[in-house]
Amino acid sequence: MTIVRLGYVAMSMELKNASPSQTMTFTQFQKIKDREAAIRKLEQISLSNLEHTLRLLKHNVFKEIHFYRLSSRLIPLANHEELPDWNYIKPLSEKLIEIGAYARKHNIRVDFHPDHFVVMNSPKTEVVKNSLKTLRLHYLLLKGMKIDPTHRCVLHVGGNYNETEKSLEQFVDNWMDVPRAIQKMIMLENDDTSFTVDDTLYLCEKLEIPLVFDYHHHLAHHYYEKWEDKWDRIVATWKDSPLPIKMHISSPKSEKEFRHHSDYVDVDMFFRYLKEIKGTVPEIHCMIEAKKKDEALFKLMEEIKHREDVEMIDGSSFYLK
DNA sequence: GGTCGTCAAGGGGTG
DNA sequence: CACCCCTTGACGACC
Repeated sequence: MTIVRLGYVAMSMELKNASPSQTMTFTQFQKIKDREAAIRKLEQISLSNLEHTLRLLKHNVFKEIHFYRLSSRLIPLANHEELPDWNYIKPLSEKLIEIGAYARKHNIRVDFHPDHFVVMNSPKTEVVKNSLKTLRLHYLLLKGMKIDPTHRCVLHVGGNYNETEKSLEQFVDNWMDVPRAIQKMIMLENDDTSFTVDDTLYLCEKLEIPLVFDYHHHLAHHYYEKWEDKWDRIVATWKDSPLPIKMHISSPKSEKEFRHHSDYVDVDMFFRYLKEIKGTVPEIHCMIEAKKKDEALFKLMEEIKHREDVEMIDGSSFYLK
């Protein structure tokens, strides 16, 4: 028997006026003559993003959802090179503590997925430096929430540069210069164009990083690999983690636009996968990456609650019998 | 109140 | 090497 718990990404289709990703571009920032006023505006937006995050967590509790991906755009321009003197954490510290306390109290697993401009295997030192800056932001946010940062931040391997082996070794080289505290925060995910499960496993096993299996990416980019043969090794990358194994689940938009995320998750596709892993792990958390966000989660739960091979636990989790 | 262009980033792909 | 596309949500301008 396996417990399956579902989560969703960043924003809710139900909760109105609650974007955790409001922003200000550098172009807009520069148009404000008074630099101090512009920074205060950034702080206002950030605080609003955090307040919306807290509202989303409360919405999650009401809907019995215990897995949530925080927005990686909580603080606009936090890493901008023109704002090195801005202590963006300080004015937010109270709200961060409140968010962290709420998540802990209600047992909500939170994590991050910075966008694909974080490229840890880039041959360009500037790119790696900026990537580290972004990771540091994520680390400070988690620390500010008083949440253990271990395995809270999922990344792609990075660029392939038409040389898979070389680009994997570049990752290893660059990894050696990453501070230990940041290293421990990272998980790696197989992607849909550059690095297969096999490629990603190579890094995860060598560097002791948990692998987040993305089923949709695998279907889009696997050559002749069968994920089923590697499942035990994927599970093993989580053996020292304080958190249960997690994965990503989404469905192709169409045959033609296979890589794009569909509005909802195809229940048959999901269960073809679950059938294979049943009993291999006591618990698995599945992050739903669908255009319709939490609405996709609710729809999926509606579709599976009548199945004979499941027993419902709450609004977002069930036993797989 | 819809629709379109803009903003940011790095990689990927084309010519 | 030049160029445009990918992706994402927000947001402003426009009718």
